[in-house]
Amino acid sequence: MRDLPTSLLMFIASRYAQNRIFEAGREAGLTDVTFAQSRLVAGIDPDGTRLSVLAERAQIAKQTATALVDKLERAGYVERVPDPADGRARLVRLTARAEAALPIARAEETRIEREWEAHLGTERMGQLREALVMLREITDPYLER
Amino acid sequence: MRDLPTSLLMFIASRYAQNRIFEAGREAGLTDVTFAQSRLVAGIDPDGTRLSVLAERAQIAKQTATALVDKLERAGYVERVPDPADGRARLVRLTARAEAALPIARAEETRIEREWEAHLGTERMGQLREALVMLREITDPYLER
DNA sequence: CCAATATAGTTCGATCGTAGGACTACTTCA
DNA sequence: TGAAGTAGTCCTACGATCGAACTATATTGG
Repeated sequence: MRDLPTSLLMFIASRYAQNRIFEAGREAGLTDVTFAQSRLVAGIDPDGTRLSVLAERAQIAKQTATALVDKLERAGYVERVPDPADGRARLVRLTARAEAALPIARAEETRIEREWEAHLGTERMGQLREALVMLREITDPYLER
Repeated sequence: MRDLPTSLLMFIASRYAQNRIFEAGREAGLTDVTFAQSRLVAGIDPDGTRLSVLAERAQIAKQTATALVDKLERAGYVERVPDPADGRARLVRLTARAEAALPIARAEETRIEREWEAHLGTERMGQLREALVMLREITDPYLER
């Protein structure tokens, strides 16, 4: 077995988790939400978030975010409301339907973390998280989140 | 700052590395290779690899792999040769042009690893790698690689 | 040996994700 | 108030993705 780059090892594990979460959603009936869409949804704050902020958080262009929100809106997961603070802007907000779906993803996330901790042991899992949090300081372009 | 899921922390760091490597390639003149294509290329063995194996390694459908190889072939990075062991199959092989480009990616990879180690310290970097390698045991569907 | 079945790869067609450029509406600031 | 900046959208184009159907070759049971 070759010595894989650290970043590739991270990619393997994170893709695994993404697939699991995605699959859990689908089994719960969320057949019409794609991965890119769910990544955008993950960036929506409780009180709604501007489209340009969502684009920034997901690291995609505004036009892409517009397209994704269009589809999410048509499927009934988000709505666009005027931003009272700025007439040009609109806030993207989760609908009740989306709020109902979120716990599914969170539960699967928790399940995965527990499995990982069981495999690594509490100490190693803690070290893993510590290192990843530190790494974020030099790899995340949007730390303000 | 919220407590992000471990898998998301991994995603952030691995995406950063991917972007860096991709950018390094582009600065070195590899303007015509996309990210999906390079992920496919990464799965090619020195003696050539069957398309279906590449698809499996990259976790994409055969049709997708066909399309990617088509583009890579047109750009002169890979070639298809008959598989002497099976008349139905063909081996996808790197061309000299691709072989010449590989060191660029590897060098950037090495640079990133060094930066991470400098930020985390040798011990924590070692712990990070150890945990990730262990995690691979339960998250990588293609460990035989 | 051959017919049935399986496998490797391709083609077709559809959909999603992505972004550059140009545009409209609104805001900010000198 | 007018010029410059910003939020979001529309148009257009292309890459990635895959289900379904197809061709060519291989394998296998009788």
